[in-house]
Order: sequence, then structure tokens, then C-alpha cells
Amino acid sequence: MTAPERTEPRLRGRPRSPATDAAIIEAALRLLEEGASVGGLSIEGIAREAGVGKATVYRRWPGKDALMLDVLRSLEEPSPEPAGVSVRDDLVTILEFMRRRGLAKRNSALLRSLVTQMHAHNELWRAYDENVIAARRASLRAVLRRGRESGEIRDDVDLELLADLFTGPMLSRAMLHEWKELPEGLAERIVDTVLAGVSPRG
Amino acid sequence: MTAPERTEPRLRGRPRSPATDAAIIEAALRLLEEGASVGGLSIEGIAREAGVGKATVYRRWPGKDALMLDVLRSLEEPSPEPAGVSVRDDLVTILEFMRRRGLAKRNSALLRSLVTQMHAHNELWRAYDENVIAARRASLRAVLRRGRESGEIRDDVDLELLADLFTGPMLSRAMLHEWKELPEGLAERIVDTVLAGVSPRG
DNA sequence: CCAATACGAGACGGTCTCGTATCGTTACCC
DNA sequence: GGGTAACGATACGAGACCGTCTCGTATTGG
Repeated sequence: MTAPERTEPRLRGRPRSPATDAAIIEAALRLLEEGASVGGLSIEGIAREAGVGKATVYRRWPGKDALMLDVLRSLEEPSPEPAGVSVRDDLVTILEFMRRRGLAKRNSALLRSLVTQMHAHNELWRAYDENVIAARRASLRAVLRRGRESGEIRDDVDLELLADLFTGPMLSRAMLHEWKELPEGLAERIVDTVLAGVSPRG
Repeated sequence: MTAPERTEPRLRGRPRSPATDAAIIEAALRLLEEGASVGGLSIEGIAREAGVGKATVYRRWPGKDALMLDVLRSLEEPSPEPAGVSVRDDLVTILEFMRRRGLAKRNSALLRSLVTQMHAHNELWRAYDENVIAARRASLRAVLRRGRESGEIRDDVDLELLADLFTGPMLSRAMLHEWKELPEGLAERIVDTVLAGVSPRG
């Protein structure tokens, strides 16, 4: 899916193999799955795992950071478009998407590692934050805004706080605990409990 | 604060300097604050930063992992004992403690890194999880149980889920975003919103 | 004073990765 | 088929760390 930067469409000579692009990213993912920390990951090791010469990697990416950014991007799927029927169901859809993502075995330990490394280099994190996370949050905010207008959500609650109220429990479980902490039905339970409130009779 | 294991109380010879213990841990913290990733941290670098010979480090800890565990422990403060007046106030106390922790600048980026590295080595993570996190969660669960008995909390909600509902938003902000995302009053707002619920009139 | 141990400094041999360069081979465009 | 660039492999020198060890010195208890 993810194609590294290609400066010009070179017309002469053997073209770069897109399969090799993918093989390199796959190798990086495989190593990360096996528990390697991002810091302990090396271009050399990735090339070895991919069955590829080091130069082939360096031909595509200038260094580990840029490669990591593409690795992270390769994990992204288009988030589902909320159906727009009820706000409650849309919220469940979004959280359920997050849950399956965390379960996807690759992503759980992986996202944690990548997020940490990204944070270290502020520029990379900003790029990822602005491209990917911002879009997700915007989608969520739109749903919340609709809920506020339709009366399904109180209008005296900060939407930003609200977003974290819904996503926080899912995220913190995925990052702190193991995959088993994201059981079936968790999305519904979070949404319904936050909507209804915890104290009896509101 | 944190003293590395000392196998026996050696009676003869020059005793180890507790000041050196602290200097090493301080150096590690300093490097982590400066943005070094845990993976990129080296015993050699820590010793250099501390103005200490490498052997002095190896005399105290068998390797980086063990040292990291003590570094992590050195960040722990005793969590506040909930006053026990109202469950709502106790929850605010706990969350406010988490917030100040995340703000402490050392801990924000630091906890993120350390948690990631700990997760890599399952044994260390289990040790930390059982010693520190479990105690915190137990304290929180006790408050929630009391709230359920006193009628301040509905009795049809899973306490485990409830704990994440309260702590998740704070944790995910601290880990994903920057320090500025933990503003004054956040603890109260989370607790009150989760208690009251988001939909109007409960 | 003496034995024992910790200390800072750093030498040591080893492993690992870096990023570059050079092989002969391979695949594609014109 | 000829030109050209990507390919896998591997060599290269530089440099970071590893964990152990040995200096000479400092600091304790007996």
C-alpha cells in the first residue's frame, strides 16, 4: 500500500519493484511483532529479514525515521464512515473500529512502540498527528456535534473532553494492558455507560 | 531514594555510597528528560553522565533492565489515601494525583518510554504491574465498591470497566498528547461527567 | 597498620549497526 | 538487443556499547 517517495518517474533502466517496497515494510512489521523495540530495530536487520540488500532500503528511504513513518502509515485503514442513524450507534461504530484495531495483533504492541518513538522525534509525530489522528478526531467530533444538536448529548459538556471520555478507556487498555483486555462488546458498554452516567437516576 | 539490591550487609571494606546510587539514577532520569529513548540509553552513557565508572554501575545492577526498573520505581510517590467522605471527592483525589503526576514533566514523556520498554520484557512489566499498578487499582476499586454500597454508583456496572472509564481519559491524554493537555480542573470534570452521564436527564 | 572493598578511569576484545561503495546479475524501456 | 538502473550480496571503515578486567586511590572495619 504505502509507496516511498519516488523523486522522478525514471524512464530508463530497471524500475523499482513495488513488491520490494512491500517486502521491506512487511519485514519491519514482522520484527516489531516479534517484540523488537523500535529503538532496537536496525536497517540492517530489516533488510536481512526482508531478504534484501541494505542498499535497496537506502535507495528508498533516507533513514530509519522515514521508514518508520511509512511503516506506521501502512497500518492505517480508512476508518469507517459513521452511518448517521443514531449518535449512539455511530459512537459504537467508531469505538468498535478502535477495538478491532487494537486486537489486530500487529497493532497492539506495535502502536505503543511506534507512538513512543514518534514522540521522541517531534517532527515525525507532528506529521503523523496532523495527517492521521486529526482526521479521526474530526470525524468523532462531528458525530458528537450532531448528537448535541439532536439532543442526544447534553450541551454543557466540552466536546474535547467528551471525545477523550469515549476513546480514553479503549486507548489506555490497548496501550497499558494486553490484547485480552479488549473483549467483545466493550465498545457498546463504554458508549452506553458514558451516555447514561454512573450515578443512579442521573 | 531507591536502593539497589544489596545481597549481604558487607562488614569489611569501603561501603557503597548511597550518594552514588542516587547519582546514577538521577543521570538516567536526566538523559531521559533530554529526549533520549529508553532503547537508545546505554549503561556507558549513564555512567558518563553520572561521572561514574562503568563498573560502579555493574556493581549495583546486573544490566540495563534492572536499572530501568529502579529508575521507574524512583518516580513513584505514595498515592494519597482517599479521605473517605464522598466517593465523588475520593475519585477526584485519585485523578488529580494522576494529573499532577503526568504534569511533573519528568513523568509524561518518561512514563511513556518506560512503559513501552517494560512491556518488551514481560518479566519486568509483570513485576512493575504487580507491585505498583495493582496497588493503585485496588485502591481505586475500593472507592468504587464503597460508592456502589452507598448508592452513589449504580450497581449494574462492571467495576473493572468503571475504573477505566475514570482513569482512561487521563491516561490516554498523558501518553498520547503533551503536558498541556492536562489542565487544571480536568480531574473534577472527568469525574463529574462520568458520574452524571452525557445524555440529558439520565 | 592491614585487609577488604568501593571508587573513577579507561583499556580490552567483541558484537552490532551505520552509511557508502562495488561486485556481477536481472528486468525493464526504447 | 542495447542501454540503464535496480537488484542481492557483501566488503569496508567508523563508531557506539557491551561486559570484564585492571589500574591506582580512597575509605572503611578490625
